[in-house]
Amino acid sequence: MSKNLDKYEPKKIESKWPHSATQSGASRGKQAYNPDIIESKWQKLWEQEGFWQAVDFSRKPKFYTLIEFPYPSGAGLHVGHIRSWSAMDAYARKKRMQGYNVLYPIGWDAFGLPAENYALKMGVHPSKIVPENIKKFKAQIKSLGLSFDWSREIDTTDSKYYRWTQWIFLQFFKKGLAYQDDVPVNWCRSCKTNLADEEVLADGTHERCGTKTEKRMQKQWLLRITKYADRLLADLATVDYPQMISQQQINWIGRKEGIDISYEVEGVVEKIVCFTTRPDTNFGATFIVVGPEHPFVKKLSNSKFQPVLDRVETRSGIPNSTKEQIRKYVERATNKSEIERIAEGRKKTGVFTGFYAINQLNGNRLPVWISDFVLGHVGTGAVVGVPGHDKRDFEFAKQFKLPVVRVVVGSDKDRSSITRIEQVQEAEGTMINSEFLNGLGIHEATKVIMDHLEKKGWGERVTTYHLRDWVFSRQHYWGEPIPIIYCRKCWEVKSEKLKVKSVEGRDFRIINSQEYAIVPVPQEDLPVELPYLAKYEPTGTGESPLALAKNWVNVSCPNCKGKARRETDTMPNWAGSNWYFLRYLDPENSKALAARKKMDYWMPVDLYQGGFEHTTLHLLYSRFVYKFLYDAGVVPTSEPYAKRRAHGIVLGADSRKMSKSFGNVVNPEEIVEKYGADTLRVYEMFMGPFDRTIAWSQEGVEGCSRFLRKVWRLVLNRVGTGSDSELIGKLEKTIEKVSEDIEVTKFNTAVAAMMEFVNAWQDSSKGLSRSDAEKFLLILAPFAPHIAEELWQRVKGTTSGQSTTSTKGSENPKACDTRDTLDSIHLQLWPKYDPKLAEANEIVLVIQVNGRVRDKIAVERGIDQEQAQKLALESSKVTKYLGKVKPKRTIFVHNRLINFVV
RNA sequence: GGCCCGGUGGUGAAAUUGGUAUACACGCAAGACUUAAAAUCUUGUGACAGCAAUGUCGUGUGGGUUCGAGUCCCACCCGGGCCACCA
Repeated sequence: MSKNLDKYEPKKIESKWPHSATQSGASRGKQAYNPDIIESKWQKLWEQEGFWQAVDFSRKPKFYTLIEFPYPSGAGLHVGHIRSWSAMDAYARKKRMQGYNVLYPIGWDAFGLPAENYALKMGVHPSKIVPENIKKFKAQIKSLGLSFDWSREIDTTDSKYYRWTQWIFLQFFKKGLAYQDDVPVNWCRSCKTNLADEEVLADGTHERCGTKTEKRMQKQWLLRITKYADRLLADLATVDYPQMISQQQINWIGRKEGIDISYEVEGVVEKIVCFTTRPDTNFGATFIVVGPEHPFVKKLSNSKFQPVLDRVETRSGIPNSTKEQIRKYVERATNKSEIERIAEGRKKTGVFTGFYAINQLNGNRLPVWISDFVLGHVGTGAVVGVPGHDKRDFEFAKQFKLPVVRVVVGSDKDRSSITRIEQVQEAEGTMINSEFLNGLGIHEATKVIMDHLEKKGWGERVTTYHLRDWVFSRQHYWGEPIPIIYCRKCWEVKSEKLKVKSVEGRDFRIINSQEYAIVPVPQEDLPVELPYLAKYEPTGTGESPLALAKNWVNVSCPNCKGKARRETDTMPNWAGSNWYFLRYLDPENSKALAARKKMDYWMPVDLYQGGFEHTTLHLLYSRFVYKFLYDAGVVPTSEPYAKRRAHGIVLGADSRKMSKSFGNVVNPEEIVEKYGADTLRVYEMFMGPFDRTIAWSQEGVEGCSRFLRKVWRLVLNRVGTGSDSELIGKLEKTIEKVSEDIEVTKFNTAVAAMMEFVNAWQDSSKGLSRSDAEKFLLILAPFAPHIAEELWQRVKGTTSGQSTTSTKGSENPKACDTRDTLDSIHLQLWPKYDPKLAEANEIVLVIQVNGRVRDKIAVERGIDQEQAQKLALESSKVTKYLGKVKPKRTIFVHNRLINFVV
């Protein structure tokens, strides 16, 4: 068969669209693929026609596709953005072609540290440089032909937008879920700000700048996310998230059911309460450890405790610590940062206080130690030491020669004596040395002992969480001002009326040792606009640079009209992204964050696509905020996102993170210039599984460029009157595969399937009919929208004006309701595949002997076992292996294989 | 230490979820077209043996279940991610 495509007679091209006619070189269809020209041409047209604008309240089924809106960085678009967006673009385009009313919006997440730091570096005010960056970003995005609905563009730094960010804050405040407290904050020396726990990496460094953070106490605004912990956990069952993401949120919330057990201290009226999740092992307790911050430690210097201390110091048995040793140890430990404590490794240190506590279960005396491995903010800040069944306790016991008692046996990992620490913990086992628990399994024993302790009044069941309240204030310029005003006069009036003891943070705030009432800005006074500050560098004093804007800070109190001052802290960069997906639904609304009717129509987001790095940040935060709004009756559903999918990172060609310092950054503009947007898009989808981290490959881009050029040649040269029947089957199969793969976000195999089909097309002698070629273009369209459109117009132009596909059928809705003036490929219906055509009449039947492939024969589809067996036994290759032996058993898999067992 | 992914050619990766392992792409080799280059096309490409037909081995390792295992079970090794002296 001939492979020389150029020998094919070019088709005469006439298009209804003047644009393509002028481009096609009038009558010649042979001209080379020139993405540069066709891409910008179609982008303009699509935008003019408003093809991608979603329609509120359309009768078509809605589909809300969401990508995480970008922070418009100065560096411009990253190829990683494109990987995620073009994949979701393919998804959105396919959904449109399937008759959905698709919303695929975009906007700008432009407040926050990165923007501020970039502005400082460039010496240009953020209010100036952010719009510049947005402009640059926008041009880059538009050159990719992504089908975003630009009519709904939003910007978190627009006061018409952040007015509602502030409004949400006020709702939290009114419900008592926004409050101020002195909290240990993570302080970044370099960025001169405090950070949320979620923004600090495991090694104690700031996720953005890599500086070691320090803990320091500061008055901060907090949002009570812990109140929603149980629902954030439970409702994960109602959404479709990748397991990895749900699991990570579960771990981060860290719900634990356990019990607080009280231990009386001998000789003084004092109790130490220890939290434990393993009360079943409590008969094995041999000591108690309190952290250096524990209240009991502070009391040791109290004179009441002295006589006891003096007495016990003379006791023998356990190496005693002197008062001086205790004081020194506590001082050293409390001065160490948490990071330093961890950095010292797991070698246990500690001092004995001289006191004993009583385990009321068995009357055992438990020496009370102080050690810095016990953390003040975890549990009750005190631990009951069960060295037989806890690794840290075991290490501590070994260090200070404390007794080790085993109370569980029979697990896989059990040994009669402990030789290695790893063998200490177990998941299953039976109780021993535990009186009434003996013989019970550990889980049963846990229940029994908890009931027992509660009944006796020695313990109280509690649930603890790893999640803590969200530190919501930043001492930075470039963020939403917190809409709060502090008023002296109001406090003077209010404090007299207050019957209950007032609480700082809840009722008043101390500024420069004076008490102020906390007055929320009235809703009608929103937005509290961010004032222009020429000097906006962080101060490093713990106060926001906004404090310098005297005219802005000093306001009259909305209550009493007296002299008052504004809160000067701003919100973290997550504030604007908490609810942005709601604003897309109604971006111009000045009465509410979005009209309820529109939210009713569009929510929840049907598919939300973003990075894994936001799992315990934005994704968790926004679920929390949304749930709060749901309780306030603002939004219609309890979860914002029905389905979440995450994409992998695109690394440099050297498999390292793309970075200027490595010189491995791929500039998407260059790729578009050289190969065209379609090639870039196809490559980024083809490069590998969507959720996997993959290194960039320039050769891979070439390959995809070759693919599109091949499509171009074939459509213009190998489209005739009839189709190769085998090829039709392949086409139907490809349609099926691509349809399914897009749905399950397997874009890489979808592209591979199309490549396979195109190869078959090239190899076939007969080629494709025009209508079959159109079908192929339809499934290509979501991946490479420009070339698909161009070829569609050219192929279609060869007929007498009527589109040949099913879209003209009267009962078929158009892909977009309002605009049907142009017969764009993107307004066609997604092709249905015909399973009958997809299945070839002939199949390859695999013949196995003892499960090993020995021969393959071509047989008719649907062959029965008897027939297959007969044919198979005729194969000489099979008889060679079977010999004269009669098969013991024959396994037949319909349309697949036959296996003889001898 | 906990939880979660993953390990398949020279490379990125496929495999209808227990039924032809390595689709698709890259790279490489040989060849065609061309004055030449680009572009395009053809053939080959898991390892070993063989001129070949073909055979044996082969999905991190070792066992197991099965007519049949990349896929399921048990034990282990290695790589990655998130969390973490979390009681």
